Amino acid sequence: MIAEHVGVSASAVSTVLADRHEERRLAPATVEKIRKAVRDLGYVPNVAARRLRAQDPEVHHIELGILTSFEAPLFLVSRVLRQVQRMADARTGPGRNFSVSIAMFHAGRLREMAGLLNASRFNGVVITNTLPDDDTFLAATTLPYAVVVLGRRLPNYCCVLDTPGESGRRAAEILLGRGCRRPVVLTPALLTESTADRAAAFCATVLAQTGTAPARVVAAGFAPSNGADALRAHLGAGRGCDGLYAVTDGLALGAYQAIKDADRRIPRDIAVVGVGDHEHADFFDPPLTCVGPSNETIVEQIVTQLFDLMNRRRVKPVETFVPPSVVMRASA
Amino acid sequence: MIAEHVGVSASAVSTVLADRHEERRLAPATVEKIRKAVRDLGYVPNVAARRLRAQDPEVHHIELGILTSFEAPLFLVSRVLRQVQRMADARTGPGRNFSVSIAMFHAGRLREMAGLLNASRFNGVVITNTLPDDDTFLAATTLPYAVVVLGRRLPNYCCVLDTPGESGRRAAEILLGRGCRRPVVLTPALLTESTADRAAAFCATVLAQTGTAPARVVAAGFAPSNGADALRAHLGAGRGCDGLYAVTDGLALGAYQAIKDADRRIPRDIAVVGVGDHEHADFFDPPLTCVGPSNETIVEQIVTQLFDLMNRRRVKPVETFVPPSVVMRASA
DNA sequence: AGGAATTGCTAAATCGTTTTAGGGACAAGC
DNA sequence: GCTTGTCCCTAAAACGATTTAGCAATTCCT
Repeated sequence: MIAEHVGVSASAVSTVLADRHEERRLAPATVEKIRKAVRDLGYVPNVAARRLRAQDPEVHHIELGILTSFEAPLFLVSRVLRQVQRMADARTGPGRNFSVSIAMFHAGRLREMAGLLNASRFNGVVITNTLPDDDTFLAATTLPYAVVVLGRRLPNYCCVLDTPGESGRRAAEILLGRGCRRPVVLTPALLTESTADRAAAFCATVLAQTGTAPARVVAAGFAPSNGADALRAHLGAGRGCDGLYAVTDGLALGAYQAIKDADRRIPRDIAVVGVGDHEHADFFDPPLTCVGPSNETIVEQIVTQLFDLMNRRRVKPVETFVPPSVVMRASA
Repeated sequence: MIAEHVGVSASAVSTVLADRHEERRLAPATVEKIRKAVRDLGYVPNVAARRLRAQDPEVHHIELGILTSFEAPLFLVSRVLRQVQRMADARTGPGRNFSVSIAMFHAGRLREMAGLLNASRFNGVVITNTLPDDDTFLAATTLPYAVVVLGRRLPNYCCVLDTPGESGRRAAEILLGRGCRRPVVLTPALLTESTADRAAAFCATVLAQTGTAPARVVAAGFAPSNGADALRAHLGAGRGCDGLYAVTDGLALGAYQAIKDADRRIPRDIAVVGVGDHEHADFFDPPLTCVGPSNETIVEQIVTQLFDLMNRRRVKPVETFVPPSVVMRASA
C-alpha cells in the first residue's frame, strides 16, 4: 500500500479509510497523519483486492459484460443487457451471483481494453459494434472465456448475425414491388460488416431485377443529421429517387426530414425502408417499414449461446444466422 | 480452488485453464482429468483474484461506474459515459488507468447491487434514475467513495439536477405566451423527483396566470406508446387541448402520433413542449421545442464533480442546479 | 552402473486489502 | 516491585489465482 510513506502499517491505513479509527482506538494524531498522506498521495484503493478479500468464499461471483463501441447507438445493446440480466437473475441463488455491465471501447481499439486478454475482468462477454480492426484482433486471439459476437462473422467465436444477403434483398423486393424505378441506398461512410452486406445485397438485387444498379448516397456518419445532409444533397442535385433503403434507422430518420423539406411525400413520392434498429421506428412519421432481423430473436440467440458457453454445454463456436423479418408500416 | 477435487494442485489446474499444458509438460491424462473436473464442477474463475494477480503493481487501475435502472432510457446515461471516458482518457498515463462501465439495477433495488456497500466494485460512481426506495437507501448510507447523484436531491451526496421549479414554469410560459387556453400536462404514472417537479411547476404557473389548473393526462409508462394511448383517450373524450407539455420526450413522441391521428396540426392546433431528453428530439416532425437543462451542462457538472471528489479537491457534498435552457423549434 | 537429461508435477511467493489476535509501553493500584 | 488495565498499534492470515523455482521419478547416454 502506498501509504507506508508515513511510517505506519497497512492495517492502520485500512482502519482509517473505513472510518473505524474510533472503535479501534487510533490516536487522533495518527488518523490525521494518515488522512493527509492519503490526500497527498492521491491514494486510490484497489478494488480487485478489496473484492477478493470481501467476498464470501461460499458464493461465486460471475461477471458478464456487453462490449460495444462508444460511437454506436445503445438500443440493441440495452436490450441484450436486459435479457442477459433476466437469465442471470433466474440463475442467481445462494452460492451464485451475477453482475452484468456495459463496457465501451473506442471503435477500432478493442484490443486496448484492460483485462480482456488476461481474462481478469469478465467471465463472459457479448461483443458488438466492432470495426474491421477489432475484428482482425479478435480473429487473431481467441479469448479464453465465453464470448458471443453480434453482427460479425468470426470463425473462432460464436456469432449471431443477419442471414447474409437477406435483408438487402428483401428491402429491394419491397421497393421494386411498389413500382419504384429510381431506388437509392443510403449508407454511412464507414461500413460495418452488417451494413456493408445489406447495401451490397440491395444493389445486387436491384441490378439483377432492373438491369441498373441503384444510386448510392453516402452519409458522413450514421446520425440522423448525416442522413438528412446526404439525402438533401442528392435530392437538391436533381438526381432522382422514388424509393430509399437506409441501412440503419438513424439515417432513415434524417432522410425523412430531407424528403419532407423537399416537399415530397412518404411513401407516395419516396418510399422508405429501414432495418428496425431504432427504438422508436414505429413512431416515425410515417411509421418506418423495416426489414431486419428480429431483435427478440437476436437477443435470445445471443443470450442462450452465452450461457451455453459458460456452462460448457457448447464448446465449438457456431454461427447463427437470424433471418430478417419484415414489418410493414406506412413508409413503404 | 474448487478443483482439488481431482487430487491435483492448483498450479496444474491453472496451467490447463490457460492452455499452457504443452509448454509446461503436463501429462495428457492429467489434462483430461482436470478438464473433466472443470466441466463437471462448473468451475468459474474468480476475476478479482485474477486481476489482483495479473495487474502491474506500477499501474493503478481506477474503476468508474454509471449506475442506472434497467427500466430507464439510456440517452443521458450514454452521454455521461462518453464524457466520463473523455476525462478518464485525458488522465490516463503510465501508472494510471481507467475503466468506465454502465451497471444497472432493478428500479427500487439499488441496495442489492453487489459491491456497492463495501466499495469493492467501483472507485467512483454516477447514480441516476433512482426510485424513492433507492433514494431513502442512499440517504441512509453514505457510500465511502466518490458519488454523484443525477436528478435527485440527497443531502449526503453531490447532486446535479434541474433548477427546481424552473423547467415547468418556462414550459407553461411558452404555451401561454402562444395564447394557449387549454394547456395539458402529460406525465407517466410513476413520477421521479424530476418529472414530478416539472409537472407541479407547470400546473402552478398555469394556475397562477389563468386561474385554472391545466388538465393532467397520465400515461401508463414513459414509452411513446404510453403517451399516444393516454393522449388519444383524452382527445377522444372530447376534452380540450391546445397546448401540451410532456415531462419526458418519449411521451411527446407518442403524443405527436395521437395528435396527428386526431387530424390536429402541430403547433397550429396543439403546440407541444418537451424537455430535450431524447436523442433525436430535433428530428421529430415537427422538431420538438424543448425546455430542460442542457445536457452538456449536466454532463459537464457531473463529471467535474466526480473527478473533484476522487482527487479530494472537493470533500463536502454540494447541490448543483442546472437552469433550463430553451430550444425553440417548430412544435411551439 | 552412474551421471545427465527429461518428464510431470508441486510448493511457495505474490498481488492489495481487511480483520483478528495480540504485543509493547505506560499508568494505576496493591 | 508486581499485577492489572488501558492505549495504540502491528503481525499475520486470508481471499483465489498465476508464475517461478525446483524436486522426484523415470529415461537416456556412455
